[in-house]
Amino acid sequence: MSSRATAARGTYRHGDLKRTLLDAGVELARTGGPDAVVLREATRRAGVVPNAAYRHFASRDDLLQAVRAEALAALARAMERELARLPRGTPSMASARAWLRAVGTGYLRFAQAEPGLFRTAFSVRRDPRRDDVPRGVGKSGLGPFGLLGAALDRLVESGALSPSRRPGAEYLAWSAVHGLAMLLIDGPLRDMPRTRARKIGQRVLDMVEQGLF
Amino acid sequence: MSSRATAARGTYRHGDLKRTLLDAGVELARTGGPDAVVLREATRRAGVVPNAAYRHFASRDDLLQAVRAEALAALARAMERELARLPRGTPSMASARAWLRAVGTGYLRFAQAEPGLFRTAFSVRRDPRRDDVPRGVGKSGLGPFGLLGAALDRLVESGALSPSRRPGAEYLAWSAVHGLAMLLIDGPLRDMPRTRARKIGQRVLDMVEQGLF
DNA sequence: GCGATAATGTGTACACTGTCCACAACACCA
DNA sequence: TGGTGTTGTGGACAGTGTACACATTATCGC
Repeated sequence: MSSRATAARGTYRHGDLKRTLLDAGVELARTGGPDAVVLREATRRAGVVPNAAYRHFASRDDLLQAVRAEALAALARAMERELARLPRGTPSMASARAWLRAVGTGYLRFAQAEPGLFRTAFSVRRDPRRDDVPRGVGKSGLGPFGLLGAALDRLVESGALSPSRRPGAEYLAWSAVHGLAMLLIDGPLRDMPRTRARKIGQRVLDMVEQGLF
Repeated sequence: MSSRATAARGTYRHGDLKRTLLDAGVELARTGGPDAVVLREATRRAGVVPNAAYRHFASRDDLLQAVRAEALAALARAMERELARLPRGTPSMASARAWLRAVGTGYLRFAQAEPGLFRTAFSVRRDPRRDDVPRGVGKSGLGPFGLLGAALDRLVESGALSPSRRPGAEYLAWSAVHGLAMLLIDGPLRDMPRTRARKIGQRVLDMVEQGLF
């Protein structure tokens, strides 16, 4: 006897259920944020019974963390995409500054283009123990935070930033950009016109540059 | 016949159920963040049946928004407390700068002292329609954002900030401080030693000062 | 080739949540 | 004093995460 779910699949084995569940989870997160990634709905979309998920994820929270890693990776790729648009010139001070700006711009663009994924990427797990940070990286092998660090290193190498100011600089830059992203997504700046948001984004990046040196 | 809940209360009427539910909700938010404020648990603590909540709040989300307003008010009071520690001197440029720093410091202190309430204060409602911002204000009648605006106005009045740079300045300052708060609460800077966190906080405030002018 | 074994999906069940509906107990006012 | 509106109760339902036993299948030693 075959239920509708199994009939829709045909075979007993799914083939690649883990990947399918993850994709479904990502889709849920994209449209509804972290709270929307619900285990039963993911299995429904995979055409499988709820408990099947437990063969691949220890819990709903485990699934969410996997989705979160995926979201972080998507963010990293968005930042890399912005970096790829840069002219591949010599590592001058100006180009190092442009790197930093591109990193920030990619971050902000992603936050606005994919608010659900962005919020998921930085959602804190309900279960407070085991705070293993999900590692989501882009093509460069670096995560969002790593890309920022690399940009800052470049600034130092190019001579645009004093080495003495380097330690902890990522916290300053990240704070500013992340805070703005929050404002834009569900703070007072939500549904602000795109062009105006872009203006303020540039101003925040100005502030970071000014304040870093 | 009286159930255990009603027996614990004695009277049929509760007296001030709305307030009690709100307080219970705040307590839940304090220890577990926005996801922890669950309607049934609040009614349980109030010694009342779950449905009784619906006489005072339209839905769980409605209760959460009320708690959120309370959290915003607590944040505003924390900022005001920091302001109260300032010497009540003449409105000089230096004192105006100190105001801004105090606003930021109060913000960061609250985030670290009450992470659950802080996260609740800025939780986005699951139901995306009706984004009426809950108004939580302190003794001054201003909310957190209003207090920041007032500090910036003071900077302009004292001559420390050019009026041309005033518009939108709250977004810059708020972004930086809020982003850092997030880092400290559940980002990579979580469980960083208090003194070191304080150091970085001051550096972020430095960045804001530098970057604003 | 074949049978044991481990991996993967199913079925049933339970506790818990938010919320709807009808009803009960009370306060208050004509 | 009695009617009316407010507030709390009881029971029910759908939806969620997850534990347990069971069914089906791939894989590997023989």
